[in-house]
Amino acid sequence: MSPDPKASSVLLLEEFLPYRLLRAAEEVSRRFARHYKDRHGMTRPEWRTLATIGQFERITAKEVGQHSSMHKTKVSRAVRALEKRRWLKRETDEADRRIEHLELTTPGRRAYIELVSIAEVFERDMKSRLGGDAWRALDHGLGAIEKIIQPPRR
Amino acid sequence: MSPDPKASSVLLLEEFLPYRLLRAAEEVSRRFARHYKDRHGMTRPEWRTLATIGQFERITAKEVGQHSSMHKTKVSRAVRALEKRRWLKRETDEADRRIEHLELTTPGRRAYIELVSIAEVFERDMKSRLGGDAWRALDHGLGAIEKIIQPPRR
DNA sequence: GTTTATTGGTTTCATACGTAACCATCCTGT
DNA sequence: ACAGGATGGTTACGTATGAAACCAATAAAC
Repeated sequence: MSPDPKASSVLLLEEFLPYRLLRAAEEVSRRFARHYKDRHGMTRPEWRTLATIGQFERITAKEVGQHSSMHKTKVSRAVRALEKRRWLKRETDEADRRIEHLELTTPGRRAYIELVSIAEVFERDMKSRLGGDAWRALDHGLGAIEKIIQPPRR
Repeated sequence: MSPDPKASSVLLLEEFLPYRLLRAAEEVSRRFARHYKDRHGMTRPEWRTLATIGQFERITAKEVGQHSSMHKTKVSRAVRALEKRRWLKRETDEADRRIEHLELTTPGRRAYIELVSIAEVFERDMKSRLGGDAWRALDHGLGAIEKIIQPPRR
């Protein structure tokens, strides 16, 4: 048998896309995390949950998980943490008492608005550092990945 | 004071780039992980370590960490795990006895080669699903991020 | 109308993680 | 030559994680 021309014997990790993607994502995430962690000591699951409830006004824990790609235990813990801060309230559904509807309280909404503006500043800054060209490329590439993996829930 | 036109009161999480990036990266990583996890029960730090040593032939733990963006405790644990499998051997540097040089053993190299081919298949498949256009866009976008964050170590 | 299965959400448990403390060795200044 | 850093690597410890078991409540099957 002759050697398979497609089989090379080295892999350059720094050029391997799954590695590059995760490394870039984690670093960007880490930088963004500094902002909300500094502000309120929030964790990522907490801020995702806050962002999702803020976006939908009234939503269940399960839907939060679907929308923000989080495991239900993460959501459960984040909801409890936000509740302890009195940033959200739960309301058991009358018709189906397994379901809890989540809503932000007034201080919760205030925190959410602050968070939104932090996120906007961060994103704007990131965009300007990357340049519109790279930004659009990234948007395009990520869109293609999202089409392949299960699409984001609305 | 009139309202700040730049301040909107909602954020669409599914369009927020740090979120999209991390979600895409974690999903791609998770899928790739299935391959090497199925094969040898390897963890991500272990496979990154294996990939890095394989790429450099002979390298120290610190350099592995720099090259593969891993915390030194992760590297330390991964090295121990690979050593237990007898996939790598350590050699204390004669001149500076704090330093350990890491090399793959014969079975380690065999596993590495297998890993490389798994990675190549995965990447090729991913590329074909995304399409060359999106693939190049992603490459471009990630390159720009890498230029901003501390550049990958060689 | 009782089983039986499913579902929303919580808890348990074993594992993975990073910070910080640590150990041994080497380097620096004096 | 020796005190005071650094440095490569490991360990200890508190926290975060997801799989699986679990608990109520509802829905389906019969």
